[in-house]
Amino acid sequence: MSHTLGVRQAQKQKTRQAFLDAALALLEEQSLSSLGLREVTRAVGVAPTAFYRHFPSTADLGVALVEEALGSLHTVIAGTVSAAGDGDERIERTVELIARHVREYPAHIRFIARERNGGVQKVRAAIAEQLARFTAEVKTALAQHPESAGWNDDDLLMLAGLYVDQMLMTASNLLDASPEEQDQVIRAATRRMRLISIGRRHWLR
Amino acid sequence: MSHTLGVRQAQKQKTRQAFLDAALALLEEQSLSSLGLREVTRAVGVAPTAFYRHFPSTADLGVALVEEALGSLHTVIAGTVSAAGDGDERIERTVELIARHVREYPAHIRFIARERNGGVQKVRAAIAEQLARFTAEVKTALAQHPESAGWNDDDLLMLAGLYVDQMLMTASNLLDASPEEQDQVIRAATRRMRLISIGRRHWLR
DNA sequence: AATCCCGGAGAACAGTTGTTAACTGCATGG
DNA sequence: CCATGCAGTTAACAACTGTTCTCCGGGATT
Repeated sequence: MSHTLGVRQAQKQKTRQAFLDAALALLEEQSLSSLGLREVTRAVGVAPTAFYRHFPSTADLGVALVEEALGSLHTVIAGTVSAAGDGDERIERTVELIARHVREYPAHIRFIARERNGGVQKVRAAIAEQLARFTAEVKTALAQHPESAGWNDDDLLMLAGLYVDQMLMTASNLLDASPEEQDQVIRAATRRMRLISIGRRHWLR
Repeated sequence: MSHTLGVRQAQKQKTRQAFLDAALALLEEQSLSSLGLREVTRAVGVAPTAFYRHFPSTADLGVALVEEALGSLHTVIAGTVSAAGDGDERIERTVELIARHVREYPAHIRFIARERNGGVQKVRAAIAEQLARFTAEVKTALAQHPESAGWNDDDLLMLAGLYVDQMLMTASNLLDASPEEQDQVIRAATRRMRLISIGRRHWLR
């Protein structure tokens, strides 16, 4: 099934990845709408025109980055949310998972948080779509919990969205926090989710 | 107390305001980090060098925009949160206030949401500071409520932050929503805040 | 072995950018 | 009423931008 793709295509994918990496690094201190094509090619060490062999524009580079940053994450979080354990345990595990992910891929998080409301429409749309899929998956995971008995679809979706937004904000806050502040951020995020979880238990009248 | 300031300074403030307005308009479809000095002066209809008479750089223009967008808002929301009425009523009034503000100053909201995680450090810091002050004010307003009896400061601050973030996200969602989607956004936001409010009531063990 | 395909290089294009210096006109304060 | 201060102008600078066209070399295909 998986062809060992030729030297040619392998090299192409390699430089393509180099573009993605270089762009991600440059985007740590600026937004996508100010990222120049030449700037990226310079960082990769390649001629400006080579860029067009891979992306029509920097906006499409951005869309590719969205895939890279969020595409692989789906199963991970959904799995955590649906894992066994009581509420508090699940919350702590989720927050810890977020913290680890931030430590491992800080540039990805920064990029998503920044461009979610950024100036490039195409990228905003791509992020919104991924987060919507994300929310839907969290919703079906939440639906498995016994606490969700009697909940209608709309309310479940609302809760899932609340959780997803909370996760993203926590991740973003961790990025901006100094090492000694991080514990405080984690504790605050945990308390937030705990409060939401309490609200969830008493939602049905 | 209020001097009728001379023709000179009046004209200066007038063009300064023109800079702010033009920049805000341009920032609807791009981020501050890509906003050019010449771009702004062109929009105002003034020579590029005139810019320096008012701001050292576009980043400082951004900081001034933060003041304009968030500076006046303090008393408004705090007043709403501390207003009388039961929980649900207060929530609906708050959401409605947000919706009206978005309708009235959409560009301001867009700017804040975009640059909160944007690529310009100075502006991010300015927004963070304003939102922190904001959160503190909401906290003292929440402290007045009878439901807050027995709450410690940390938890109150946590709740206030949750509310503030929720308000900003709601405002941002309203911006991206088409006219016919807006009611749905408002209802979803209301349910979110209701759930948080329920969690609040059952927070103390 | 001869051919095609295609990722990348090179050069050139018209515009744009931020910043400098030296100027002009006019409201202002003595 | 005159001298000063200062918002805004003009001109010029080197550096940078995205995009086009032409070319090259070597893996892929037959």
